[in-house]
Amino acid sequence: MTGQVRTVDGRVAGRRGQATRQKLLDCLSEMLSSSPYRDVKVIDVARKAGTSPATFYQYFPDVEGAVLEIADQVAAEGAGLTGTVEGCSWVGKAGWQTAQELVDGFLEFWRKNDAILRVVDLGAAEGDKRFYKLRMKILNSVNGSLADAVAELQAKGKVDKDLNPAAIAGSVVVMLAAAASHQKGFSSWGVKQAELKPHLALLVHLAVTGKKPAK
Amino acid sequence: MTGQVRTVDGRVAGRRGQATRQKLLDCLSEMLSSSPYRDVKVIDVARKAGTSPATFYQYFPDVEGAVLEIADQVAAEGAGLTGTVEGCSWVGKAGWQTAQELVDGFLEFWRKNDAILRVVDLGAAEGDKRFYKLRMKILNSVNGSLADAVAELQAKGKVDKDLNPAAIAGSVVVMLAAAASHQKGFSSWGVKQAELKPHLALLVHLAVTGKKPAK
DNA sequence: ACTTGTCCTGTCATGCCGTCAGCTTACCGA
DNA sequence: TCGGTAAGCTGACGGCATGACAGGACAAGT
Repeated sequence: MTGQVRTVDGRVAGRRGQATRQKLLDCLSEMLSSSPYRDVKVIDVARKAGTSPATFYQYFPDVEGAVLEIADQVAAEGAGLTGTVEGCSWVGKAGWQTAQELVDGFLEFWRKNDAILRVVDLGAAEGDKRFYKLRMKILNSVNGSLADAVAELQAKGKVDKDLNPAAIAGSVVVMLAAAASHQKGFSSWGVKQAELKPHLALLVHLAVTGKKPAK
Repeated sequence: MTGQVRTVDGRVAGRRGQATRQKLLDCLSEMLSSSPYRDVKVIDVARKAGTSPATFYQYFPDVEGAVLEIADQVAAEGAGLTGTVEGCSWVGKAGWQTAQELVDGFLEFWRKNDAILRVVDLGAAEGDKRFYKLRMKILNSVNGSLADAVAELQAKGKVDKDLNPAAIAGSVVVMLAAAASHQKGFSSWGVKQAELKPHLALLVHLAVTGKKPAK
């Protein structure tokens, strides 16, 4: 499926090589969590991995290239987020439950991968197509499921027909992503972490169904 | 109020100096729009401004310091966003109008300053307090006004009392900011620019009042 | 032991960073 | 008019990251 892992100069990487490569990715990942993206240097990553800069360049064209690799792994994991909403009901108490689970899953996923996700966000905002596609890949699953939910409610006549399900779903997804990456920001508005979740769930429910949830 | 503009080594900047300084800021601003933040080099900014790197370091400690300066100017401008919601009505047709104007103003402001704002976003997400405060400064005005609006509706008994106005307002503001900086992203969900605005306004109205707008 | 292909590193040219001393320019009072 | 003083700018330099290469170390099969 993913083809063989190759070095920059075209060799196929063996067992040992792949281990080194992965170690570099792990160290880069740690680095991104602990220092600003702008200040992450190849030499630091290599040192942390107990190897030399030259080795790094054997597996990745540059820092950005390695970041894309990590993001790819995260994106694959993120596709699993669909599970939290796919096929779930949005009516009655079940709807409130669904909204809560979505918020929970999303925030948890974002918290776990915040360092790499904010770099992806930046790259996408800067117009880099590779990051942009990756961001889509991560958000698409949830977005698609949400849009389906809205469309279904429309079919049942429970939601205004002239709304665009994708626009609603996209706005919701974007809100969740932003809220997740700026969770700290809320605390300075006097909003505690635990308090934020139900409010987000409420807004998600409102957006999808147009109605307040039945708790 | 702002005190005198000073160089890094403590001299007060005169007319000519301030002009150079501003030119460097302008060039940096342009640079941020045209190339990735990570790749913006002091030498490029200096060259673009027709001066030498040493001059840059006379006015700013580093690229980040200059970025903070630009962001400060943008933040001052952003404080004016309050005007689009402050004291506006959220009931009946006027409410729908208010929501639309808020979305319009916000998106326009973000579009105009997207380059610097995404850097501020990154810095804040990375936990840098200076960027974080700046981001607050920009969002606080709108956030405060929105929170006031929610609190007022609560007092009138039109909105659930046990909701935290700041949490609602914060979520809305964060959604708008994210939607604004990823406007392109929506087009690949099949959502056109013009289509996005009313949907965002709808969500804003839903969040603040808990009800669908009367159009 | 020998061969083969993978894997890593020492080294080097290049270019940016950040600082300093020192030069030029503008302002001001005598 | 003429220094004196402070502002404004730059050339040059040591230091460090980048990115490329060739060659040495290592594991596996014969």
